[in-house]
Amino acid sequence: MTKPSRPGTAVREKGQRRVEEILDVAVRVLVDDGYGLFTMRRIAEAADIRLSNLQYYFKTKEDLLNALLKRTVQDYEASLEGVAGNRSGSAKARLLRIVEYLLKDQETRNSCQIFWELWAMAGRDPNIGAIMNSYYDAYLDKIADAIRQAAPAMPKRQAQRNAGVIVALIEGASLLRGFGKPRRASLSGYERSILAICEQLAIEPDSEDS
Amino acid sequence: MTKPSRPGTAVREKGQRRVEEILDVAVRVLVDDGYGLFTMRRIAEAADIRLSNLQYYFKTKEDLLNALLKRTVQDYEASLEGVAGNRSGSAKARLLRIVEYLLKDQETRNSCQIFWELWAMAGRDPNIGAIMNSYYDAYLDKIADAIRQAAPAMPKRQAQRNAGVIVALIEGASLLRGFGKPRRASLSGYERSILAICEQLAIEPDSEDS
DNA sequence: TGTACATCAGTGAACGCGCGTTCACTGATGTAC
DNA sequence: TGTACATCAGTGAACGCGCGTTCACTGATGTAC
Repeated sequence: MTKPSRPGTAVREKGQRRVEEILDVAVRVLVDDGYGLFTMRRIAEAADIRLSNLQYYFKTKEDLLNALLKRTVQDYEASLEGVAGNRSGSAKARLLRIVEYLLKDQETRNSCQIFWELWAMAGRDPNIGAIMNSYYDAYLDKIADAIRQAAPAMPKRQAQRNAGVIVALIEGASLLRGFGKPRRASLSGYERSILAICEQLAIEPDSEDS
Repeated sequence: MTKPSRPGTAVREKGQRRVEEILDVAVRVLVDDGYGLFTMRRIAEAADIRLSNLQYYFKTKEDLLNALLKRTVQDYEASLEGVAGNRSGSAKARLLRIVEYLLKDQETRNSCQIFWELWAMAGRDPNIGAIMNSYYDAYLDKIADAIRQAAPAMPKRQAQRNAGVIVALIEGASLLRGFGKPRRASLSGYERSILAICEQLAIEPDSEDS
């Protein structure tokens, strides 16, 4: 009767590997086929296990989706931390390295599709919305930190606001230059513009402020 | 045998009104329930007509969705044109008015949900992707125009790139401050920061350029 | 080292349901004579 | 002004299908004695 209490929890090593395997496959299904085709049967087939076995690990579709999301967001937070944590170079160079990393990442199919799906889901499902909000909180914090390291004299509030600008700029840029978008001639040199703005947002306080 | 050839085309006035009514309802379903619950039956019920009558106007679900998208995007282009076309005030004030309008608009449930859905769909469906791309082309053009009016000395290329920055910034901002998002204390005064960046992107060429 | 037993991992069949689509049909409305 | 007829607008029933979920079941594996 003590079935896996938390979704996706397996006790033995084999089960744990299976859970990871299922989540890998489920992400691929979500990215390749979209949420409309994100079905238990399709995922089971892609993972080459029987539907009932999939449901042994994830009792409901919702359990699976939540586990997938949590893991995905954690992965992104971790890899962002990995880049932000690299202390080599000047503080300014470090910030630009983070932005470059994020811009590079949004050229991959995986990242774009996953986030576009997540944004849509977050707008409709409060659970997913909460996960995404906490992800963006962490994301904003890391950028604000990087800004304050580059510009120690900047008031915290302004660094936070500037981080908001950078995050919005990067995320929004995925809609114009993300995976699968046309290479717009009008935007040639766009990445350099973005980096210039980011750099500028990480230097000394301007006149205004509270 | 000459059934409505283009989807959503009705010949008589009653039919035309019906088509608009259906599209209104369909948008509401998409916004309220998401694409997962965007079904012919649900839309027919919400429109208080029979499923078969809905299918008289839109033979397939895809026809309905495409018609809905096209109309929605046209509406947004038109209302943007409406704001951008208002020639009162200085060129700089005009640009800021557009940005303020867009920021205000993204506080509404309708706009956010629709665009978040569209972004996800555009990533997966080339048809929808093409519609969205042409929408953003028009959007970018209008912003670039507004920038050049405010800063006539700015090279066209730079104005276009700056427009890209403004559009990305605004669209991305919906993820941090759009409808349903938490009011982040760390982002208080965020809108003013955004406007300041936009204003700055519409003044004279900086050192760099091609 | 062997054995009994609980739990884990995995299976197969069936359920009721909502889906998009097809089709034959009816009544309302405009138009040609 | 009346009438015949084509087309428009709208209906109801049925189809096959894939869906999430339930359930009784089997074999593999670890553990206690």
